[in-house]
Amino acid sequence: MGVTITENQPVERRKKIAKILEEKANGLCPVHDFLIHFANKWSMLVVLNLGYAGSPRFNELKSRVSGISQRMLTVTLRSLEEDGLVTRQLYPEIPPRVEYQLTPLGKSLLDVMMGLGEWAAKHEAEIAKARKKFRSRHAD
Amino acid sequence: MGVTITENQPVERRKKIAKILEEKANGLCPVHDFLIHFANKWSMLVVLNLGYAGSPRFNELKSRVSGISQRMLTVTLRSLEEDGLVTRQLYPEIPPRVEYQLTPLGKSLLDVMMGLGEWAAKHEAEIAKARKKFRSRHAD
DNA sequence: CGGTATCCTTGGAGATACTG
DNA sequence: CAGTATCTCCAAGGATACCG
Repeated sequence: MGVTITENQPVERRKKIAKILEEKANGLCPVHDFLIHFANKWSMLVVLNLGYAGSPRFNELKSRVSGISQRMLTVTLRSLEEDGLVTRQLYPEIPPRVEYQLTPLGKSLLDVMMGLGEWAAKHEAEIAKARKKFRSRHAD
Repeated sequence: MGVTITENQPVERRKKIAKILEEKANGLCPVHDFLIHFANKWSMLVVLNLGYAGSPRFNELKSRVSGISQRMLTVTLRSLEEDGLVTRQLYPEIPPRVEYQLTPLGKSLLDVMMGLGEWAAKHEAEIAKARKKFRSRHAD
């Protein structure tokens, strides 16, 4: 009882981080492997918009994800599909209809993405302020 | 009372996502703005390792972040410093000693990063399996 | 030790045109 | 409608050499 819970928190945290950063057989840690496929401009935005829209069609999604090109939406969706995060449902009508949807795995990712998104929304102004300050201090 | 809590969850979720994806004055939503500075190969790994190591020196950090080059560690640290997530403490000794540390803002980001990291660690195998399956189905 | 300064390569991503 | 197919470009990032 000589150690309080608050003093234990950093220890627990370090253990968790250690597990996340532990190298696997391929020489990469889980995060690194994740980033290789996910550190890009559009994946997170597409996941969030799929979470919002439910089962949107291709062009529905395209108009929702502001600024994305047709090509990059295709590429991003294929990548998400490959990772098992998204399903692609084709209805062979004329003209064809295609609906995209998050898998259960994709929805679980959506939850942590929302955590990141909420952090970004909450601290946006603070970061902008820090940047401005940094630049004024390093301006020559 | 006609609507259960579980039926309300998607509604609440949509509200949250809507807020995250809401466009600001600069024409970007918080997530998009965040990604512009953060969707890269190293930032997340550096934040996690700073969370693990506490106040590491430059080369300490370099040896911890497996695979990073000296240049990219410098670039990444400067970017994190600019965003107010990391402090750089120089001790003017000979040879010089420099310690990096997460700011309170950086620590709050660490928490959500850990959420993402734990997700990645937990579902790594499932994703690898999905990829393999996808490739075998699309092999011609 | 903790960086800069260059040079160079690669692939992420945009623009445009075409198609089942 | 929902994509391919190309072409192109630029910047992220790696390699190497030098420096206070």
